[in-house]
Amino acid sequence: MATHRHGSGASRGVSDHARAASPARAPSGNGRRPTLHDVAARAGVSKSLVSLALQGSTKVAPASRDAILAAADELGYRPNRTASSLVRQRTHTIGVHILDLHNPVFAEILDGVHEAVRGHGYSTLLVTGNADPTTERTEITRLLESRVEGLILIAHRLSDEDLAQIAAEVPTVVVTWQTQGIPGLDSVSGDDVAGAMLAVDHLVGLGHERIAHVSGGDNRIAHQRRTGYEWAMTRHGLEPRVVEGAFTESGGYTGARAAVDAGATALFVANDLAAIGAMAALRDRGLRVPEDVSVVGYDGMRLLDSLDLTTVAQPLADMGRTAADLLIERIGDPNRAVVHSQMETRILARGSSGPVRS
Amino acid sequence: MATHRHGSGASRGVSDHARAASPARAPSGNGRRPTLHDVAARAGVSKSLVSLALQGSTKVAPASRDAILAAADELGYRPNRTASSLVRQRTHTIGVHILDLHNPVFAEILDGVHEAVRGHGYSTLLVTGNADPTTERTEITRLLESRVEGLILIAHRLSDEDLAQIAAEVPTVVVTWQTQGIPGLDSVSGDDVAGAMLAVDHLVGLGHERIAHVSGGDNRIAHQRRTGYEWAMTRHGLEPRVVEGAFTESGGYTGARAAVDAGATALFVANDLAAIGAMAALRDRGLRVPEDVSVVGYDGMRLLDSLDLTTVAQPLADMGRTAADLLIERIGDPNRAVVHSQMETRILARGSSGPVRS
DNA sequence: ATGAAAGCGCTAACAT
DNA sequence: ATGTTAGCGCTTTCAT
Repeated sequence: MATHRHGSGASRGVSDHARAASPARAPSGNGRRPTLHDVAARAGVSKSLVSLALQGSTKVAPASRDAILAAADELGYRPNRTASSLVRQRTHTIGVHILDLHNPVFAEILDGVHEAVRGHGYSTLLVTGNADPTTERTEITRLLESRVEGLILIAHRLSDEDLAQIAAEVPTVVVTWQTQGIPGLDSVSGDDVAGAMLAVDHLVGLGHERIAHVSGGDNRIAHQRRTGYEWAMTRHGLEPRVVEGAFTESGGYTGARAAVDAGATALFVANDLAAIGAMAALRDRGLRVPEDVSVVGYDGMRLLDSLDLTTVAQPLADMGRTAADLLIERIGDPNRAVVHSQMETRILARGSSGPVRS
Repeated sequence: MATHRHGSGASRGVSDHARAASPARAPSGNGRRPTLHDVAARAGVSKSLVSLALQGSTKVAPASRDAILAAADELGYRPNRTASSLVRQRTHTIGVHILDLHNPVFAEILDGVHEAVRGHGYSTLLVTGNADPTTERTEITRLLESRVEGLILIAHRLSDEDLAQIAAEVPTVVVTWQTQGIPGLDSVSGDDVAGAMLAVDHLVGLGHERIAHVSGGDNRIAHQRRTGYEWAMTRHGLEPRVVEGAFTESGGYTGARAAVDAGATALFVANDLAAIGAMAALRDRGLRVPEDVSVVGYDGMRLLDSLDLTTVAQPLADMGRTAADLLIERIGDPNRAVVHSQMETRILARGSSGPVRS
């Protein structure tokens, strides 16, 4: 597995473009941004009328409306959201926390979230904790202080206690795993235990017996996928072989190496990203896929289409959409019963899994 | 190239957990969130003292401080950022627009941005236009209305005019490409022309002559990479062969297929994502890499380590860090000269490129 | 159709 | 060390 470093040598070309003194439609030289007051003064009307006009009210005379719009335009007026949220007591914004921007899976879930959220007239504030619990708490706190009207957590590392506190404070839905027993907290997830069993069934169907599992580390999802694997193996009368890995390429790489060195003919890897790492490990060991070793991933991210990797697929965008819908529902009715939506999971057989070699 | 659809059938399990009436430390039943006023009342002091205490001022008597902190805690007080930004006239927030969350390249740039921005005591507001110009404008407008103190555009689809207007309004830096001649607008980019030439030189060095370029479509970056390719080919006395593609896997897939059908022995693909698609096309055509066809990508995203793809690498996180540093600098001094920082670009030779077959 | 006035939750002089 | 006061920029009654 090649790695590389960049020197940070860079040319810094300084051009002679200083900032223009007063570009078209920019705030007048004084530095302060124009406010409603300024627009009103320039249009020769009152603040309230400007406010009405800008909201497109019909009870504003066409003449004043035009004057106001012109004045606003000339001044480069930009409404101040912080001020208006303050007085309206609404932000029309929902906060989204994403565990890890590097995993394309989350981007696909986010697509669904965005679509639904925008459809309901809300906008989103997106933050990430970079998989670091402290940063995560800080960022979510910031969302709360910004008075988002709801929260979608696309995976997280919060304790149940933190989660309960947050859910008590603002409508919240967790995507990716189910957190039972927390009041008011909805969730959208796949069935990870069942999904893992699908993977094993698929490999057993191809004649494999020495099926190893490269785990996803020490977290709830990883545990569930591991449990499903163990159950399925046992049910087929096979001996589970788990090697420790992680939800990352390097986790898959090391795990896969250990697994094949121990004689596995098939790998069920905890997620797609790790499966890509596993493929790299096999390549570096001189093993062919699927002739020598079969590989199955988990998640169903679109990138895998190109990589021809068999995987346990979840309807990612649908999960995001559902989460957003549930959230909007709960914002409308904070007391409605908790919903745990479980999405359909299926095996997507592709080129990385094949019959066991004889 | 396999594709799939999910049914959106899902079980919706409704549990009986209604939202608890009044969880620990939650706002008192009335629904309104507690304010400074409430905390003050409960602690038996004035609003201002609470404000001071919460900011950790030293001029608050320890006794009152404790009482205030206790009251705030009991009430589940959460400061209201919109209110405080309004009066302070500062948000300590910088807005980041990202072109496409699905391309891991942007996540890597973002890592650098986050690191530097947090190091300077700012936080970020992240939005994406999903590569749609209209959504992009809407989202950036929202950032401006939220009064971010600066803007980082990690690729965008804005016109020069829009860009100029935005840059005149708030300190802005563009990452990924250079936009010359816009007052006050800094940029951080690689040298895409030179980078493309590196790719060609590399392939020529391996003996290739029928080197095709799978383009990235109709945008500035794609044009530059294409130009670099054409220059280099001409310089080597070779005939440029460009097939149209896009900065996506499917763009790479179709482009690569056309290119090899036309007899190319090597492909220089416009970016890494497209290169992954190109690899899929070759696989589907029964061609081996690099024995039959060599492939070179562009960007240097980490995922390529695992995929063993040769690429023209840019120091992505460094670019993000630099952008953030430049932005903070300009926030401090809006009139300092414009900077175009150009980062070092290098070829990373890996397993997807090899000697031409004889 | 338009304006005056009150106030959203907070901070920052300015008193005391 | 603590309280009083005056806004920040906006929306929204309520008059006119």
